[in-house]
Amino acid sequence: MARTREFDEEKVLDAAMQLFWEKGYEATSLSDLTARMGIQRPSIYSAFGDKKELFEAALRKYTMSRASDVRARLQSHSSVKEAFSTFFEDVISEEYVGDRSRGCFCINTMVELAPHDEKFEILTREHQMYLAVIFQETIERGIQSGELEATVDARALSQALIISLIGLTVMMKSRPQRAFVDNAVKATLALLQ
Amino acid sequence: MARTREFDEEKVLDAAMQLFWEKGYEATSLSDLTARMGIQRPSIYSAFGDKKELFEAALRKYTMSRASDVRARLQSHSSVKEAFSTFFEDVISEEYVGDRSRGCFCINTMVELAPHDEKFEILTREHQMYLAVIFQETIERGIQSGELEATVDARALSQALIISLIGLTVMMKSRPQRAFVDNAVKATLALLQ
DNA sequence: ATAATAACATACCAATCAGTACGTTATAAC
DNA sequence: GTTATAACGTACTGATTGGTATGTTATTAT
Repeated sequence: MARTREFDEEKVLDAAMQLFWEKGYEATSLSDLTARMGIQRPSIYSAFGDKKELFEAALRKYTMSRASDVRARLQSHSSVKEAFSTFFEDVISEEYVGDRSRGCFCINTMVELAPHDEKFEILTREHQMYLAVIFQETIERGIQSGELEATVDARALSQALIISLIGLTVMMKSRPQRAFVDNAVKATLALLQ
Repeated sequence: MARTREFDEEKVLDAAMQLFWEKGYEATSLSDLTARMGIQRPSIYSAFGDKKELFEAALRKYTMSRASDVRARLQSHSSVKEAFSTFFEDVISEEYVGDRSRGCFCINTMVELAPHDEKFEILTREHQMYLAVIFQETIERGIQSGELEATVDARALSQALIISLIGLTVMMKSRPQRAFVDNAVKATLALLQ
């Protein structure tokens, strides 16, 4: 017995996600948000709570979509070496298109908020753990198929690759020469031998 | 023929550095700065310029001190493998002391400002390049001494280790289980064989 | 049709932001 | 000692911050 919501919650949350992803938490104002989301200030508060709750909702939306994207990318190659190689190369080339890098929303949050807010410390850690599991399953698939030696430590290797992925993603923000990151990725993926 | 400055520029700049390092650029207010630096607002502006110029001065101070610290750490072991192993383990253990992680001021800046300000894109990139050179020289020392095989690509390897160092430093902000990062470092340093 | 209710837009709030005008004080050159 | 000058503390600026009070409008249940 009341008026119906005029905006699509998923759509405006997606707009908020894009903005927080680009600018971070502190640098994004409520005015920025209302402009980008296309709704008024009280609508944000009634639908999502305060700024930090909105940020959290945006981050959760991001990590879920990101995890399934990573899984899909790694499953799209029968060769595990090729899967990782393509995956890392895509991280590089995607940052060179356009004039500004967005990087990874979760990594940005790890740097900006995790050290000062336990909620985001946990949220970002769990996302990285989840990605590590996806990496590990992929490596184990390579062992099973015989592409990788049975002696490789799938867990430790997946953890090392997650660390490298984070480092690569952050490094891209300074727009290094392509040779630098190409070499680095090639050298790192030698761990798969 | 005028009054002498009452504060030590290096000392108050160091205080500003600590604060920006902890909280980042946006989250640090001028009031925070005057409180921590122990001087009044106009003194900051006359000595360092506006907030962004002060931040830049603080970052430059950090990167210089950091580079010589990294060099010293790597030179303090005759074994190159041991030098890198100790170096990476120290990054881990230093983040577990105290209840909050500071990480690396330059990496924080790469994430917060480099994508939106070319000056910091360049400044942070050049610092990473400089560290990569230090890594490379260390690896070459290991080749010369016979500790590392002459076939290793010192440049590519140093670049891979820089990426891992960045990733490790960022990952520590989410306070992962020690086994995760220990394993990851151990697996990565296998690249030195 | 009417009443109840929630989404809506406007306009506001106190607090804080980065930055500065200004009057006072201390020091160095003479 | 006098004067010129720069550092100092105080107090202010307009703009913007996150958040909300309030009156209006639309929709649903009755």
